[in-house]
Formats: sequence, structure tokens, C-alpha cells
Amino acid sequence: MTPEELSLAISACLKDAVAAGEIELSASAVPDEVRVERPKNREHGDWATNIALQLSKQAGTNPREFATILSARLKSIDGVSAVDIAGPGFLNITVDAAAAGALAKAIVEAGREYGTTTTLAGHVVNMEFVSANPTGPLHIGHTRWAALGDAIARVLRASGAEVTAEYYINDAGSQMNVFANSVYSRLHGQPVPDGGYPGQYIADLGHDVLTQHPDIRELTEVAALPVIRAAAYKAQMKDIKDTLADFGVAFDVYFSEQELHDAGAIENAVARLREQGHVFDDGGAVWLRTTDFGDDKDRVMIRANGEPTYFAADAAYYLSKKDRGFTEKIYLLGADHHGYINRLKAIAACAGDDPEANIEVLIGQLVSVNGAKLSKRAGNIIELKDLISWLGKDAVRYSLARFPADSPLTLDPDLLKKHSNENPVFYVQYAHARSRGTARNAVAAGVDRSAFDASLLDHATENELLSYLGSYPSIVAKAAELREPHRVARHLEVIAGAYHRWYDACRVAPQGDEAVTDVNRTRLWLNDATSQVLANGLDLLGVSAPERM
RNA sequence: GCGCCCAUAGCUCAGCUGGAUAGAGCGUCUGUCUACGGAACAGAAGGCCGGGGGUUCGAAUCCCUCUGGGCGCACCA
Repeated sequence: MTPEELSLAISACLKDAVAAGEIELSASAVPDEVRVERPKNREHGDWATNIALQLSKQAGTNPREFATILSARLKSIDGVSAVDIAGPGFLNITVDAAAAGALAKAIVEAGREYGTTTTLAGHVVNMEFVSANPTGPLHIGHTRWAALGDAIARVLRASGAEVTAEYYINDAGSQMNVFANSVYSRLHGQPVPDGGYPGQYIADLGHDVLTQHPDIRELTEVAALPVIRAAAYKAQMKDIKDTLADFGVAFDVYFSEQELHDAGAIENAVARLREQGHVFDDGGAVWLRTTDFGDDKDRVMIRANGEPTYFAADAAYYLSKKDRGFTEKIYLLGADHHGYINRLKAIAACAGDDPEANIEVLIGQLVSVNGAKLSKRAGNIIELKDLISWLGKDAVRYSLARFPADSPLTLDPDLLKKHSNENPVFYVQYAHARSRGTARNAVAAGVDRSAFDASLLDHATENELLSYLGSYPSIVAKAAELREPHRVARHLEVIAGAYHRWYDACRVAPQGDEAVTDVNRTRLWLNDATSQVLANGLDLLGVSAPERM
């Protein structure tokens, strides 16, 4: 019995009680699923619900009386062995071992599908993240969004959503000229101009350009710059894509801002928004009246000099997403961009969309290193490439994915550089490796999965492990709904802990020359079910599940 | 000045949107140890959940306020 099945059954009992007139409630007040949770205290049964406390007031009765009526019906649920009323009106439910244990077999049979749901079926999502400017390598500041955004995309897909992961390349602005100028200067052995890009990588890019265009230094500045700009951009973009690939992050679409300009999408966007009645002219500039939709001030789209603003490109880009059929556009931005939320939402509203439903801006706090913010001047910029080579992809991804985006994160570079066991990723990965090792040993000792008797999984540690495996799908669904993949990571740590305790208490393989029994065979099912859940969960975080460590 | 985010164990952080005695990892201390790989397990110490009010059966969680941090307020990109 899974917690989902139990919660559905409880809801059915509630509806029956209402229909029978035992409880006075309107039908709409009865939830379709009654949340059950795992009590911290083992004496409080396997599952507990506070539904009586929540609904008794509406029902015009007191919680304990409500609980008493409901518990009489809950006892008749197949697989429920006891129902107790505790404290102010908690219902503590105990499930018999056979009903709980059946889950082990179900998980193994579901395989990679276990944990996937259809809770977000029908959602067509555009998930934009990273979108780092192509003027330099990815660094630790981008790493959080890469790890988080990719995990969110995976969790959404696991919940049935259709997700396109997208990277917006800001390849149009004046920054690209600054970028080209910087490379040009380094090519000629000159210091980069004021406001240019410092850093060794600029010189390295210069070398790249030089190998492709050996005579580049002979050209005049005017002739050389466009060539440099194109070649350096290409090389830098390749570097970014390679790094992301090493990090296990795959984008479905790399979207070029320049192509928006070239296709006339900016003018088109202005015209469309004007049609909607939200564009006005003032002081020679063209404005979008974003204040109609909660922005602090109206935004310029076309400057008085005729040049479009970055904001205009944003609007055109939004319309592109809309035209491509995405009902939900998710933006993952750093906290330094939180001022964009209102104007992005206003764009959606001006385009005739519902800013509540069709656009979602997720803001993540910036990563700091030893309390200092990251800056080129402070010299504490750490490239993603370096992080991966120091720690490995798995440790980096896991340690960033196990925290919610809105928690400020402080990293210690010394700790980062040493490959330490302090990272819980090893705890989880080890649990997986250990379960695989256990299976290998069991098979070698003649244990197979030819028999399964769920009632034999009656040890306290088995009860605990089964309950955590059982709540895994709802954790994934919750993670998708809230865009919080860290919930999956935390739950994996809980499962790993329960597995290690079970491992210590219950052997799978027979000891010495003992005969193989159904206890061994049934435990192998549970062992393999745990491997499966850990592997499925780690995959959602983009972390590997090793057979050996 | 206005706005958004944050404050929980010595450190890094969870806390399932209001539930039972606030948790984990690391660090410190003590055990398990002829072992299906110990990267493990059991236990101890460590907390006025930043301060103060409020809401109710019940608050780390919701509301108000103060304090202390981070970030943002362009015809830049």
C-alpha cells in the first residue's frame, strides 16, 4: 500500500461518512486526497493524518468526535491493521506488513517509471535558464542555475509536463563589440580598453582566432573587428556548450537574440503590442505602458535615436515563446535580476497573456564564496570547468541541487577543492553502490527473485524503508509543482539512511552455509527496489548512480 | 527613499505551505568491529527557530513592527 492509495482510501471513507449523514459537510469541503504523513515517533503508527483537526470546525463538531467517526470507517480499509486517535484528534494508522511490503515488488516491476506521474500532463513549458552572455566562460555564478534549472526540467518531465530547455544568447548588444575590442587589443599586445573584458581567456580566444585567421593582425582595425567578433563568439559559445555537456546539462534550444533582430521581430513586437493598445510615443521614443500591469515605470522599447532597447528584445523574445506554443514560460534568474519580474510579467499581460498562469519567474539567490560576493576584481571567480575537474560533476551538481533556490549559499573554496566525504552525494551514491553490491553477493549465494512474500518484510527497519520508498512519487510531484528539486535530494538522503539501517539489521544473502529461504528472496526484492528508487532520484538531479565506488 | 529575498545547533543547511518531543550532514565525545565493502550503524553533548507584538485548539511556518545581512531601482546589456 502506498501513501497515495491510503490517502485516496481515506478520502473515500470521508465521502462515505458524509453520504451516510454521520458527518455534516458540503461535498466540496472534502478533499480528493487526504494528506498522510510519516510520524516522527514510531509509536504514532505508520501514517498519520490531521484531517479531523482541519475539518471538524466546518462540520460543526470537535476534532476528537470527528476522528472517532472516521476511524470506524478507516479500520475497514484493506491492509489497515489499526487506527488510533491521539492528542487533539490525530488519526494514527498502522498498516500490516503484507500490505506495506507489496510495494517492494511493485517498484521493481515499475523500474525507471517508478516516481513518474501525470500530475502536470498537458503543460507545455519553456524553461529558460543560464543564458550567460557569450563573452566569457561559465563560472560558479552560472553553475547554480545550470544544476537547478536542469533538475527542474527533469522533475517537470517526470511529472508529465512537456518541457523545452532553452538558452537565450545575448549576442546582439554593444557588449559584443566590447568583447571583440578586448580580443583585438590582446592580439596586438595592448591592454584591454576601459570597460573591456579582462582575463586570460580573452588572450586564449585571441590565439584561437589567430589559428583560424593567421593574417588577422595585418588587417586594419575596422576590417579585423567583425572577423574577430564572429570567430571569438563562435569559440566562446563552443566552450560554453562543451562545459554544459560535461556538466550533464542539455539544452533543447539555443536562441539567438541577433536572429530576432535580423528577422525584424523587434519591429513586429512593437507593432503587435501597439495593436493591443499598450504602446505610446513620448519624447521621440516608443514606450510600452507596463505600469498598467504592476511595473513601477513604463519602459522604452525604441530609443529616440531609433535604436531598440534590450527590453524590446525581451518583449520580442517573449512573443516568440508564445508563438511557439508554450503555455508556460519559466525564467530562472539570479537575485540581481529580480527587478525584471514585474516588467516581464507586464510584457506577458500586454501580449494578452495571463501573467499568473503563462509566465513564471524563479529567482535564485547568488552564491558567495566565504561570504564575499563573486567579482572579477576580487579575483574569486571560479570557472565551472575548474569546479568539475576538482570535484567531479556529481558532487557539484548534487551540492547545488540539494538547496532551495531562495536560500543564500556560501561555499568554502578549500572545501570545494578537496574531494571530501562531507558532501552527502557520497552518502546517497554509496547507498546505491552498496545495494548493488548486496545484490551481486546475494545472487552469487544463490538468491533470486523467484519468490516474494510481502508479509516477511516485518522488521521495523523494513517498515521504515518501505514507507520512504512509498512516498517518493509524491515527493517528486511536489518538487515539480513547487519547482523545488532539492526535495528529491533530501528525500534520497532519508532513503539512503533507512537503507543503511536496514542493511545493518537484515541480511539479504544467507550467512555461511545457511540455506536460501523466501526471506532472502523477498529481501532481494526490497534491496533492488531501493536501488531503483535511488537511481531514479539521482537521475532527476543529473547525478550518476554508481554500481561500485 | 521605494521594492524583493534572507535570518533555525559551533559550521553548512533542511523543516513536506499551521501539527505531536524543531531535524540532517560536518565538527566534538562514546560505543559497534572474526564485517552480504565501515564512504556504515548505535548513542551523547549542542536551540528563547534574530527581538517584540498579534491571529487560534496549536506558529520556525501566517499578519504587523523593529534589528541585522544580500540584491535591485537606465532612452546599459
